[in-house]
Amino acid sequence: MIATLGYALLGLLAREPLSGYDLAQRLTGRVGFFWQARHSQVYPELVRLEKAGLVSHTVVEQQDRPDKKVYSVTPEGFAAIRAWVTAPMEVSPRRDELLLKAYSIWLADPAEGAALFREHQRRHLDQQADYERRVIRLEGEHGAQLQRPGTPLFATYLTLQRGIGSEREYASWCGWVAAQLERGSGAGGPDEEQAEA
Amino acid sequence: MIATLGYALLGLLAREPLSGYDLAQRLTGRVGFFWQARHSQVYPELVRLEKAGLVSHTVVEQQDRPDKKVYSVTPEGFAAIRAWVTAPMEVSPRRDELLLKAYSIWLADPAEGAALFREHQRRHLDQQADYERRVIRLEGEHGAQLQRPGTPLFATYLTLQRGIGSEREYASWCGWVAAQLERGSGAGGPDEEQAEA
DNA sequence: TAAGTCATGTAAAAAGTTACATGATTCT
DNA sequence: AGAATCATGTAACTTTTTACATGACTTA
Repeated sequence: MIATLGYALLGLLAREPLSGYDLAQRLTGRVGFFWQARHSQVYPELVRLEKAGLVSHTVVEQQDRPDKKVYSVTPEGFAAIRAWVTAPMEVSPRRDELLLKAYSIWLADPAEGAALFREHQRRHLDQQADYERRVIRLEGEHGAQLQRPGTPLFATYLTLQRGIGSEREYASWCGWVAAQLERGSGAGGPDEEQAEA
Repeated sequence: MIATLGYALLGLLAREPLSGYDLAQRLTGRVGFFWQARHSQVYPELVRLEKAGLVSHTVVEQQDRPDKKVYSVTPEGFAAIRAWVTAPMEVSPRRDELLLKAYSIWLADPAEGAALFREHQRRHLDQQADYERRVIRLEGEHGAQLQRPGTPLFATYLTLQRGIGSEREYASWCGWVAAQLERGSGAGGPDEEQAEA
């Protein structure tokens, strides 16, 4: 049985052949928004995938830097990821420590709590802005291609839009929580305008 | 060092004394939205917390059903969770398999992809409706108390609002993705109204 | 010369899931 | 009679994180 991490690697390799090092970089950067892995997880997983015949590698010799193993997806690998992509699945569970803290925020000093949530609001706004810049760049460089479902850029575009949306929502909630803690009262959910009590 | 699961248990026990069984139920239900655990994780963690002096238990004998150990938070436990709640922390990483699938959706048949996202849109709308019902019930049963930061209900209210917001956003994105895949073209992000091409 | 990047691995520990194990009572 | 609930644990396994390990080349 092939684990989710395996499909993450196949998904990256289906776009372009990469080394384990490259894969680990992406899984701690770009696609790290929805799936992460360290190199210590990537290298053994590549061995498993290769044993299963889903990827294969060639050694690329380099003069100025260490040689590397560049992995590609085999026809069987493509079949495997295609089957996985549309297969029914359960909603992924969330593990969000800030929400866990929110659940116990009643125990803390409201001002200190507000500071924590203001800080996280800022971070999510920054992240949102970052995704927005990436979308604008993508739209500038490849315009129409982003609407074509058969291209990798279309898929990248989808995930970036989700990034923007979820960071916006998260930041908005953080701001609302902070406001509640700061004034100690107020009405309405995080999406409504907050009227002074 | 005390793990996040430990604070999850302390957060639940700070509201009311509970058995391991009760804690496991909450961590696969109510608070399962942001943190989950099975009973096999809960029981050993309670032992660790008790050894650390953060919780203590009394055996409650019952006639009609098995005896149980009811745990409560000690003064040291309250100090620990209070310190944790407002302590600076990193943004929790997400592991979302549907987003991972979205990243590789370009490999699949658009119609099959659309079906998957319609299905998940439905699930998130259902979940949103469920949270909304809970908020309405909460507002009905305890009105003004929900605005008082020192009460557990205030904290519950915060997390439910986040539940509503994030499910709404998730459902909206799923619908937008499905629409993109269904018509194979279109413009604008998930929040704009989609004009027919 | 020291720190950072490129590159690939292994080992140990922690966190989490699934399965095993038991037993009384209550509901269908 | 069989399934579900209450109740507590352990064992095995999988997944993920942190640390150990090495070495060449490049940049500050």
